[in-house]
Amino acid sequence: MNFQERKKKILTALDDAGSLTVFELAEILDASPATIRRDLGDIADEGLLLRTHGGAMKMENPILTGFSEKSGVNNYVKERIAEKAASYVQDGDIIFLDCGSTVFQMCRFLKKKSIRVITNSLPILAELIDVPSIQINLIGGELNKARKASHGDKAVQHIHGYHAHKAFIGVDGLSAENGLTAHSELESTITTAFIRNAGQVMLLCDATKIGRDSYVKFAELSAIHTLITDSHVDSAKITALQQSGLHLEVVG
Amino acid sequence: MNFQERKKKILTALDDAGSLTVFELAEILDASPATIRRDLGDIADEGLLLRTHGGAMKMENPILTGFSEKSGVNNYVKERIAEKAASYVQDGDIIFLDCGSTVFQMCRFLKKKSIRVITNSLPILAELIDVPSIQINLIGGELNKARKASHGDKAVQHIHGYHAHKAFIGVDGLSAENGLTAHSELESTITTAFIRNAGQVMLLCDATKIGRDSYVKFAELSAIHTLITDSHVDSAKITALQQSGLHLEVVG
DNA sequence: TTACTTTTGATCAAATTTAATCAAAATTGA
DNA sequence: TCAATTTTGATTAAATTTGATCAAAAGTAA
Repeated sequence: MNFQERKKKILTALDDAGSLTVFELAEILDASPATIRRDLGDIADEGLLLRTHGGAMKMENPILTGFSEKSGVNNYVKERIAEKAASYVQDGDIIFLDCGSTVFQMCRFLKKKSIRVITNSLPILAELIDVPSIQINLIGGELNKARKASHGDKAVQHIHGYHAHKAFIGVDGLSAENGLTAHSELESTITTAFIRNAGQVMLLCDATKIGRDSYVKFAELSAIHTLITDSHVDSAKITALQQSGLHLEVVG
Repeated sequence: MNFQERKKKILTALDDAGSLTVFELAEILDASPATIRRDLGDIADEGLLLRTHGGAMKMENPILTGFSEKSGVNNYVKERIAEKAASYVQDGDIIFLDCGSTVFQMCRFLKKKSIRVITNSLPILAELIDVPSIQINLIGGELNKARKASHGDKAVQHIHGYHAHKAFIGVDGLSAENGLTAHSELESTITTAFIRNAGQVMLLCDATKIGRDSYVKFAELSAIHTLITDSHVDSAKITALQQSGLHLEVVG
């Protein structure tokens, strides 16, 4: 096994366990402690983990990681939500795809469809560019390097130039009282534009975000046609949401 | 079996297995390890896989991490042209970057500058996205998967929304008689838009394209301020170009 | 603090992998 | 067809990686 493979396994193992000792890693990777130490030193230099005495801890906010490899706690749930969302997509559809991590998970389930995708997400772009049956319309604008997506006025204008059958969006918070909320203005303007120009709006949202409010309030619950979430939601919250006439789809 | 076939099989095999050793690949392709190593080196240069000691791993996000740039005959020349072109860029500049391979080579020489880049080229985007001192404005539009760039009406409209200090463009053909020519309408409309909205237009063009005419005639020579080319051009052609008042910069 | 244990980083030899070279084979173009 | 070019595979020397050893550094407990 070479360094690249070990690096990948070390990061995955750390992501699951939080922290591991050199000897635990040596066992997992079937390598000597000397090798593990060398590896941990190199990976720590890249800023992808925290070196501790005797081992390593995972970095909570790695500077630069795409969505693609994140294998965290909510991943299984996000996948199921994404799979359900993708089942709403039919051949011939024109769809908007937002730049959140749950929406990104839809990619694997979209690869066999013949559709046109309009997106501002670079990871989605990267994931779908090699699929012959999918045409991509890239939303231009200022590049947000952290989110790996474009945003700003030009991006909003671009979206207003199109109409899609369906929009698949994410939010940072959702509640019966405050509707849809986002961390930042820039995100919310993009999402608002998607909502305005789509025939049907599907919101992908794991349970942790339901009942939580974020900073910018940008749309009413009524803007959403279908909310796809997981079964970890309080029944009280579900009732509250359903009373506002929302179509709910619960997976997992 | 030739290189192209092997390349395809290597990438497919890697995509399935994640990572493979040189010897495993040699067995799969029925070729010698020496050949496999040469192939892996070439493919890794294109940015389509990750070379490891003893083998190779698949690249997770080919577009966002690397780039398949024709690493061919003219590469040294293209680099020198690109380096000269980059020397025209100053801190604070806003520049348009076209999607040709010579323009792409400018990236390495731009990384230390503080500038704003407006481009429709995904490889350029990928190359510059991690440079903190460079802000990127991505030109949206229909994605041309082969050229890895956006184009079309929306892209042209986007460009018209900006003015840049300098535009760095490529062409398929250039002659005193026919001016600038391109292979396709789609490319030419983008380049035309760059020319219209830039204070200064720099054309990067190796000797092989000078005196050659392509299909679409889209701009006069007078649209160009500086032509950067290499020393393999006929002196006759040089004279013809200079007589039309073009500022010539010859490298190599 | 001191004594004790653990972890680390450096060094080194063994094993593996690579790049360079060159002749044979295949391909190309006239 | 033949000659020229390119590609391939074998052979090497050079470079890289690995695991073991051991002194120094860091942590722990009294």
